[in-house]
Amino acid sequence: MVTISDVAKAAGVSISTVSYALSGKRAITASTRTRIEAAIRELDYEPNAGARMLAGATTNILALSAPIHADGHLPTHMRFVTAVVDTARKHDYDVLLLATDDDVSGIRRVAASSLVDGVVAMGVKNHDERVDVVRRAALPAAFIGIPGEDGHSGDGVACVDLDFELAGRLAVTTLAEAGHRSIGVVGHPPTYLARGTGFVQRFNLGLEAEAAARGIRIAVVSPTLARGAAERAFDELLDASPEMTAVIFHCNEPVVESVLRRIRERGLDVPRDLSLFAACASYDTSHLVIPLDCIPLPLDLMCRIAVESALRQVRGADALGVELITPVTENRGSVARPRL
Amino acid sequence: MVTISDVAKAAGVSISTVSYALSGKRAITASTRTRIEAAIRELDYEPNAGARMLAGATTNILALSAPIHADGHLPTHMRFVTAVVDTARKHDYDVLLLATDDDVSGIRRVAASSLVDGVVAMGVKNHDERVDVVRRAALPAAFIGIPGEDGHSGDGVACVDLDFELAGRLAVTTLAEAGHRSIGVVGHPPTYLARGTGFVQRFNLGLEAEAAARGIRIAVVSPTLARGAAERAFDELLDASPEMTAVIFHCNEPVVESVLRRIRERGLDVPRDLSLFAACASYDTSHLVIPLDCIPLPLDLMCRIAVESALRQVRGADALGVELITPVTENRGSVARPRL
DNA sequence: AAGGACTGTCGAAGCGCTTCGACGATGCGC
DNA sequence: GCGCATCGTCGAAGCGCTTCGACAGTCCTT
Repeated sequence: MVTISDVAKAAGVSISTVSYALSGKRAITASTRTRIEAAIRELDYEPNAGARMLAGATTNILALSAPIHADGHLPTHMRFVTAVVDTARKHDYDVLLLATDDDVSGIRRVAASSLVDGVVAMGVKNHDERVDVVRRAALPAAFIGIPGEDGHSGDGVACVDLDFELAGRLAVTTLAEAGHRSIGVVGHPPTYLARGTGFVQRFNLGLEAEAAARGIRIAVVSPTLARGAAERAFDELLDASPEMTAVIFHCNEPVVESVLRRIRERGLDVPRDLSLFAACASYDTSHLVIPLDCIPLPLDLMCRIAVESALRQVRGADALGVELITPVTENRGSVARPRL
Repeated sequence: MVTISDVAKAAGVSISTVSYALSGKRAITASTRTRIEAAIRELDYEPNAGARMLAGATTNILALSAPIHADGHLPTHMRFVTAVVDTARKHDYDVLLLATDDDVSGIRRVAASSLVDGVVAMGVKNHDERVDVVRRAALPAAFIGIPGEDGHSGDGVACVDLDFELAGRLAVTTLAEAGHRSIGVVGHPPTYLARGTGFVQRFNLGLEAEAAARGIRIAVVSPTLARGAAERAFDELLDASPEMTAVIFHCNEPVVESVLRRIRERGLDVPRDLSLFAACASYDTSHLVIPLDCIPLPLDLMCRIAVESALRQVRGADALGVELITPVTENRGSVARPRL
């Protein structure tokens, strides 16, 4: 193992000079710096992580708390994980993945042992135990999603999320302005709500508020993930409201795909017979059998903001508070004026 | 922060006694041990990770090199990651996720800085740069997949994989013994092979050898992931060989699903008109539209073996060599004797 | 009863780094 | 040309832990 003193010897300086050259915390003469850098390259020196953690204040590791749920959508989950890792690496941070069932004890453990500088938490629930843990440990933390019963205070921790309430309004507005007066909604499985994922509530809130304000009829179904459940729910939706001219999807890709197939089977033409809109889509809607107008879930942006918020806290800023991302729509031709 | 000396003070012993009580490397009187354990619980002590790394030899962290490919199957990828994390946790190890493009430099970095004790590598290619890196760094490592051009030597590193060659034989054997004489194969996209993923080659090798030995006709298609490509490839397969009575899937779930739908559209009855067999399935074949007989990919077992091999190497064993898992078949009723 | 082999505990060294205070060298104003 | 900042570098302390050697005390063995 090559250590800082090897570098110091090779460059003919003391180890503290090497350390300062590395950290930039004190001025170093250009010529000295050059010699040190040459020695580092020559010897292929990499600072020892343990020593750095022990002596310095930081570990350059971020924990990612990513609990897996039975009803979760694995590809989306993986995209979040990858985006967090990518952003962290850009800031010279590594990511320790906490993905076993017992997430709370994992955070407690890595925090107590000073293994990580901070934590990014995915899969946030209304009543999220992790909030207490990070607050008690005074651990820099950023939540992807908004904890807290009220859905907007953030429970005193830093969090970032798409503005789902606004997204709900925007989805309705988009269809309303195209002339639709009766809209169906295919939502997430009921287990999501039961688990306390706030974004479903917030989306529904915005949806209903906007619909009420505009006097638009809304009917929501929340199919389970069982085979055929989505198609049946969709049939129900349409058959119960023959005047329905548009459907909003607020669900995962597999559900959307099976409903799209059902739409084809029923011989419906999109958008002439039925307008479709994918709200908060974590997937690419342009590759679907029927490309869909959508509000994309800005997954990369969310992860970037979360990681950077956590790192700002590591640097001492109290970057708390809720950051809401304004939803935008993308056009793929699946929304049009209803016939007649 | 509560340190080992706080615990020592509280228990009325020296810090080395606490350390030995914790590690079990020297005998400690029962009464002393009890007092120390009480103090630890009382103070909620957790050893400092940095200090432990620096003083001890190990970090209790494993790197997981999990490069993401554009054509990869995200859910499968995520299942591997989760399985590795779970197994590692069972051995009191944490997992550092290396998932950015430049995987080789990541391994080099964490190894050089002694951040991790070892590495588990997924997404192994025939000519895998990571082999050189871990060998040069003498880093304990386990590959999930078999590196090396020849497909079975393992290139001098520890690796574990399903015995894909045997799986290929087994798939053919299963269908041959049911009386099929002409079999189609829907394989992975051509980009897999181009990338140098050995398991595709090994599977095909076994497949062809067994077919040749039994005088069975084999036709392979490798559809791209483009929409409709799988269905078209399947049509081609069947139309080019009207005598074909069985199809083997060696591909990801979405491909299987679209072919299964095509099968329904064509009005084929499984298994009366066509027998189906899913080889090395990383997904649950019992939940498909048509449940499929299969050889499951023993993903959890593979990850367990890999993690444990890496940890055995950490403990000093030279647990190198190739571990092949014998494939087994599962029956779901999608294979039967061909008509006539 | 004396010697030897264990047992259980302790003190101290040292892991590789960061950072503080010290200090010679240099440049400035007067 | 003197004192005074400023600059660049150094030595040493200390981060919290593991582990080695030392050493009382205990228990056999002879």
